Amino acid sequence: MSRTTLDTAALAHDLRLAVMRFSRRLRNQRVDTSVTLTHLAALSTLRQHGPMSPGELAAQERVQPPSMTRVVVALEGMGLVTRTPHPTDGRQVVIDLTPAAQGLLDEEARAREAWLSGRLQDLAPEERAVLREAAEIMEKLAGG
Amino acid sequence: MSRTTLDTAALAHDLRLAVMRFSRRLRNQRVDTSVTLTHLAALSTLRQHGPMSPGELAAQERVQPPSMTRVVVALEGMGLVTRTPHPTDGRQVVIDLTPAAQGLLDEEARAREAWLSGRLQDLAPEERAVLREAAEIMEKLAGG
DNA sequence: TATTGTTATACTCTATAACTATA
DNA sequence: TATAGTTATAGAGTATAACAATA
Repeated sequence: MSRTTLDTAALAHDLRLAVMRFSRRLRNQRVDTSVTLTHLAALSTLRQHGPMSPGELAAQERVQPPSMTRVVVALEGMGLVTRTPHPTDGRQVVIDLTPAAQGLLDEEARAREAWLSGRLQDLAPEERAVLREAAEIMEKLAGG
Repeated sequence: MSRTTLDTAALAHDLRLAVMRFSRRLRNQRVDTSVTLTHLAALSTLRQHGPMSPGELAAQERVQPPSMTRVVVALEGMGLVTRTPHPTDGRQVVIDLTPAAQGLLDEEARAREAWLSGRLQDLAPEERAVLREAAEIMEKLAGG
């Protein structure tokens, strides 16, 4: 086995542990328990990319359609998204944010990410640059 | 709000989404369903740091003690760890890997991380270097 | 009284399989 | 038949609260 292959295996191992621990920390950091991190991620994606079908949303978030159905049902119950029939395709549904969700996202951007933002502020600028690049690479890895 | 603060907030947002999607992808990548990713992470930590108490293991993995109890009970049932009384403190228990676990970890290092290793091999060397640094930074963020 | 670990309980997150409705 | 979405069901993962044993 080549040196590069060995290094890559070690990186895979360390990266996996780091991502698991970091994501646990992020989940547990929640203060407002009404909207979960999964819900918030779906809302963020809707704001970023605009209205879309449940299937598209599931693909964006890398979950299966039934999982997204549950999220959407919960969000609709909280008045954070609307479900409207697709104009031409009767099978499809269009999910969109309500004004309440917009306000919630603005609030979350300040409150909920406060912990992470605070931690990031304590890092060196070069470290933030590394994470900025790493976020893009991880999205790429999650995607393909 | 300063430019740096705005950038940090945006980084917090993007990093959170990237880590969530990436960790979902990692969890779903499992082929061998007998040992879960959570179990594997605990075993990896034991191999890396040696025998320790359930409480220490929970702290390492950033979970609460009852959560680790469940993991340890499952692993013991599979013959992958042993629970022995602490020599001097009757309250404590020492968790250690069995030879079966050592073999499993060796196998997993090849098989289970195959997907991630393969994806990492496809990256540019500079991208791997970024992830190597990012893994350390995320561990630091998860820790404090 | 403080610490370690466990039990009891419940909730979140996610999946697969089966079903319905529309194309 | 194929696609989009949902319902039904189940399992993994994790938490908080209460308890037991030991220091």
